[in-house]
Amino acid sequence: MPKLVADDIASLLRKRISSGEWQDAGRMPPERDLAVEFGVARNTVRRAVGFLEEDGTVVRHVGRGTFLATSNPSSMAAVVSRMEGTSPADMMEIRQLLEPAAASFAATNASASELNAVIEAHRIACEASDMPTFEHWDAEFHHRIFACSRNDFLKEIHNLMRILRNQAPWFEMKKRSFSEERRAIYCTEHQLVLDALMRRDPEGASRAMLAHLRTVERNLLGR
Amino acid sequence: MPKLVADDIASLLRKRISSGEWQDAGRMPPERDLAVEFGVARNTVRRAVGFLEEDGTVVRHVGRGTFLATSNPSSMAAVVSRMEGTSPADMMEIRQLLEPAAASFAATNASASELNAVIEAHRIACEASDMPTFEHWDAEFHHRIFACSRNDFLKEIHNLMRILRNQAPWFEMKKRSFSEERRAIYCTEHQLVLDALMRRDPEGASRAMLAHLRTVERNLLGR
DNA sequence: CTGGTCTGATCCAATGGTGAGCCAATACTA
DNA sequence: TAGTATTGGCTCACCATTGGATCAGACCAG
Repeated sequence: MPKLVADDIASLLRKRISSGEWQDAGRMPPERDLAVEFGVARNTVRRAVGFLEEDGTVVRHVGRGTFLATSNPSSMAAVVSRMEGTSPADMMEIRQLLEPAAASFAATNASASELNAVIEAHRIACEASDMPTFEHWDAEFHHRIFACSRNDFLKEIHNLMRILRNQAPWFEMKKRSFSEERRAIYCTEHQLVLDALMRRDPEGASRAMLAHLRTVERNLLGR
Repeated sequence: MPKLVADDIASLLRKRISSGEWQDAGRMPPERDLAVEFGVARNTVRRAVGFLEEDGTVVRHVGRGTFLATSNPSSMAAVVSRMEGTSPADMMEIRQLLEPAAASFAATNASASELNAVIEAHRIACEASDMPTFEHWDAEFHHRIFACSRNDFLKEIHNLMRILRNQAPWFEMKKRSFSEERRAIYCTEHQLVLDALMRRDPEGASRAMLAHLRTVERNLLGR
C-alpha cells in the first residue's frame, strides 16, 4: 500500500466534498481530527487543505474552521473543473478552429530557431519506434507550433487543451486508435504543415493543419 | 532466456507505460523497486529510465520519484495564473478566431429560447443608460451566443476570457474607450449579428461578429 | 587480451512527512 | 464581561525515501 502524501489526502478530501459529505453548514472537521482520521501528521493535512484553498475550493478562518467555498460558477477554479469534463468531440472542434490559425501565425512569425525546434520534434516523432514516444513528440510538434505564434494567450489555451488531453479518458482513446499505419499518415501530414511553415506560407500552413486535424478527428472519433 | 540489458528494460517499461499501468498519479515505482522486480541491478534500471527521460517520456525528481511526462508538467493552476497576464491585443486576436465561429454554430444550433435570451440581452444593453449596465449586458450578449454553440468547451473558454476581461487593467481600458457614440455603434453591430442568427445564416453571423470585433479592437487598442 | 556491460556497494542531496510546540483569532461559557 | 477551549497559522529539528553519481569487480563476446 502506498503511503499517503499530501496530494493523496487532497484528492481524498475532494472526493468527500463532491460526494456532499459535509454539505450541511459547509464546515469541514478541524485539521487535527482529519490528521488522526487519515493517520498522517497535521502538517500533511495542512498542506493538503492548502491545495484546496489555493484553487478556491475551500476557505479557512483561524478559530472558526475550514469551510467549503460558496461555489461561484464564474470563478476560475469552477471553470477549470468544468473543463475537465470536456468531450473529445468538443475539443477537436476547437482544435480545428485554433490550430490552423496558430499554424498561420507561425508561418508569418516564427524565428529560425523556433522553426528548428518544430523540425526537431517532427523528426523525433517520425523516428519513434513505440507509441508513447511518438505520442509525446507528436504533442510536442503541435505545441512548438503554438510557441511560434507570438500570442501568449493562444499558447496557454493550447497548454490547457494539452493537459486535458492527457487525462484518463483520452489516454484510452488514443491507445485504441493508434496504429503503425496511422502514425505514418500523421508523419506525412506533419511534413506538409512543416513545408508550408518553411515556405512562409500562412494560407498553406493553415490548410495543411486543418487537413491533419480532420484526419485525427476521424481516427479518434471513428467517423 | 537471454539476460536483460538496459535497452530491454527500457522497452519493457515503455510497454507498461503505454498499457496505462501507472497512469494514476503518473508515478512510477522507485528505481530500487524496479531493480528487484526485473531482477537486475539498480544501475541498469537507471540507464533504462535514463533513455525514457532522454526522449521525454518521463521526468525524474530527486526525493520524489519518476513521473510520466504526460501527466501535466505544468498544472492547470499554473496555466491559469499565466493567463492572468494576457494582453488585450492577444485576447482580441483570439476572440476574432473564436467568436465568429461561435456565432456561426449558434446560427445553426440555437433553440428558440436560447435565441430569445440573446435578444433580451441585446435589448437591455441597448436601453442601458450607464456604462456599467451596458458593459454587463454587452458581455452577457456575447456570452449567450456562446451558450447557443453547443460546444461546452468553447463556452468555458469564453468564461475564462470573460473573467480575464473583468480584471483591473481591462476595466480601465474599457472605461477609457467608452463613449455614447461607440455604444450606439455596438448596438447596431449586435443587431446585425442577431439578424443573421435569426435568419439562421451561419456565414452571415460569423461575418457580422467578426466585423463587430474589429470595431471593438480598434476602439480598445486605439488603432 | 580488450572493450563493453552488468553487479553490488557506497555516499550525496533533494524532497517531503513527522511530531512537537507556540501564537493569535474566534467561539463558547460561566 | 472575563476566562477558557477550539482552531487555523507558523516554525523547527528530525528522519525516511528517492534519484544522482561513482567505483571496483565480474562476465562475456570478439
